[in-house]
Amino acid sequence: MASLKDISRVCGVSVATVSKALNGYADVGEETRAQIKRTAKEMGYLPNFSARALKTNRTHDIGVLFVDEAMSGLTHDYFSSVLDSFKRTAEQRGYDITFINGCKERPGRMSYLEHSRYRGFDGVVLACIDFDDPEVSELLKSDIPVVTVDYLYNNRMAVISDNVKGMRELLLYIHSRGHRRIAYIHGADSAVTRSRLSSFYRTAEELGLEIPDQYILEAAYRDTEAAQAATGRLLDLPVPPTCILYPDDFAAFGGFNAIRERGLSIPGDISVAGYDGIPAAIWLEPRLTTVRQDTEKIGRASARKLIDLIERPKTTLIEQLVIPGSLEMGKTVALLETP
Amino acid sequence: MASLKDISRVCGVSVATVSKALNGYADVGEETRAQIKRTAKEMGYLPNFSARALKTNRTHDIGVLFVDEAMSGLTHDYFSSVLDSFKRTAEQRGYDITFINGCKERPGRMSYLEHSRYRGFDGVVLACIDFDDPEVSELLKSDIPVVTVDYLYNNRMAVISDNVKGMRELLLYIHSRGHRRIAYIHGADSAVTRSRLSSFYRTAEELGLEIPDQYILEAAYRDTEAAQAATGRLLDLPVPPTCILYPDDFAAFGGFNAIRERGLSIPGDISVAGYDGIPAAIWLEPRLTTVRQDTEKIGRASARKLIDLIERPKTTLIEQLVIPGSLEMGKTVALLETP
DNA sequence: TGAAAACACGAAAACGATTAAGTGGACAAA
DNA sequence: TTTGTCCACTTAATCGTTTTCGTGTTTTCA
Repeated sequence: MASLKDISRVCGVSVATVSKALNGYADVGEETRAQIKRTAKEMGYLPNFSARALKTNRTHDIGVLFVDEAMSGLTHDYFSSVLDSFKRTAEQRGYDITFINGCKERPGRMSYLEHSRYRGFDGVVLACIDFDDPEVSELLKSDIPVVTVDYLYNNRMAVISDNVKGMRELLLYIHSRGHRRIAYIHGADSAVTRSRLSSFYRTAEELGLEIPDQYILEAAYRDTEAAQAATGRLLDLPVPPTCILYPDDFAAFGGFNAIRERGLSIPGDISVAGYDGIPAAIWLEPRLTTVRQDTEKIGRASARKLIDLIERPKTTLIEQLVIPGSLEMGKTVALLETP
Repeated sequence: MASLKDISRVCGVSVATVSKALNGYADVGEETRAQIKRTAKEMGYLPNFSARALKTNRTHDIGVLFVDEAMSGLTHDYFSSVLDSFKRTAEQRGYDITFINGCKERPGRMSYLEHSRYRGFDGVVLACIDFDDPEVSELLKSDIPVVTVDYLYNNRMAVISDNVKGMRELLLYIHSRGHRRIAYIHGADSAVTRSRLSSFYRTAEELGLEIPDQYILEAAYRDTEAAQAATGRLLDLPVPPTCILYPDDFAAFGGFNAIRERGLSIPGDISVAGYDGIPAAIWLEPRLTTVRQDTEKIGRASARKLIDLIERPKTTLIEQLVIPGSLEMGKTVALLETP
């Protein structure tokens, strides 16, 4: 690989001049610069990332940690969709994206923070279920620019899907369709779960809805089996709900199974709603009522904010961006006669 | 950040000794090594990736280019699933993963090869629809270790989903269920499409099946609308097929729509088959018959082979690994009375 | 006892870039 | 003529490692 030195030799100037010519510094003569640029091209010169990073302490590389319960954020529709959008904007602004090593089994591995320091990431973006992981907190407390997705931390930039509004609108809609006995199978404990759950309770209270404890169950996200089992328990109740909310669209499918297994129809006998609005949700028959999260915007906003934070730390406002989703009225919530 | 120099100062030895002590070289005294390791830990020492890479010309970083038609491999179930498995194995073996910048609009951007050289990737993995892209060929022709997914190039390592066997088994199955008029809506032209298509034709010939030209249509991958339209055209034929194959599970859903729009039933009136076996395929009612590709194995094999290639270039066999999928017999292919 | 071998460590040169500070010449203003 | 200001470069230090080649000390063994 041709280096600055090679070019300097050929052009008969010093390395410094070559570097400056290529980087657009002012104190280089016009014809010298032209010649240098020409020979650089001819020799197929490419700067050396490591040398540059070593000297400047900047990598233009962003570390991403997208981890779900199964330690694989990539097959997770919501995460991968956010990541895709994040990647797109970051690349547009000249940043590369490297995964923070998520493999916890490796002997002698580095912690998330160590890895980030080692690689010299200019900033990191975090999206994971388990923000209680001590390694994650360590990273959050560090001096590396961070933006979190769907989690709020002390003095950190956060981009958050509006679960409060989403859940509220969903519940208002269901209530407006005449439902009064509404059950909620929520996901495993996490910031997202907590905000949806509290919004659920608050909205219910506001509406004067009575939510018996048996109507609130837990089933892991994206676990159709667990959702199916939980649904079974709800249906076996002396007074079963008329509508059931699920942790996500995937889990809702488990509900479909349980309901149909009992010979009941959707939404004729039981109404159903999901959360996420993943593309495949259109496959369900009848079309699933759900809340679509704006992954495109969430990813874009995270990238923008993180890069702003990296490039203009002083003037960038640390804030919480709350990105609204949208209610997708499918066909799974029946219109009930008011009782 | 503490550096080797800092440690050397504290321990009263030279940087060279510190480096060697930390890297397990033999010519360091026992107690010296112990002391060095201890103070390194105390000072929170972390090696500097860039310095190391600069000196050794090794990054332990793998570049990935996963690009589909829409330039976003991440939201693509098949790709993201392969990538997830790839990432997992690579991380286990101590490699990081960085995306090769796919944004083609940026002024002054680097080509895939340039970017890979710039970043000093130890190897790259390529999975994309458009292997005809000159930038991709440039990368393929370079001296960087490469493994391609679902594409065969001259003297390069390739890991390939067995589309020939997959399509063959699918067609044999459909034929065994009594179908004789079988249509195939295939995806846009690519290596994958070509191998499925040729396997389709060969198997049909072997079975003595007559495939009229009107039975072969094209619709982009994962494009439900296009598939729906194509299906419409097939159904409007004077002698419509009894079974339709789709580019993938997503497209198959477009088929569902078109068929039901006409008041026909699946598989009562028309049989349907997809390809991929994505998780959400279980949502379709009736359960989709499809070919599940073994993304887990494809990702794992690619990573292993690439790393072998990086670490032992001489002894690693360049080969084509063909990973079989499995036929998922759903309920969408009817058993016909033999005519 | 003396030579050879083993051991523990250090000096120094890279790797390829960036950048502050310095240098010498041309030219203009005083 | 002197002084000063640009201009277009160069010098040289530096980032943090790795690694080759010494070098001085100790041990081994004939």
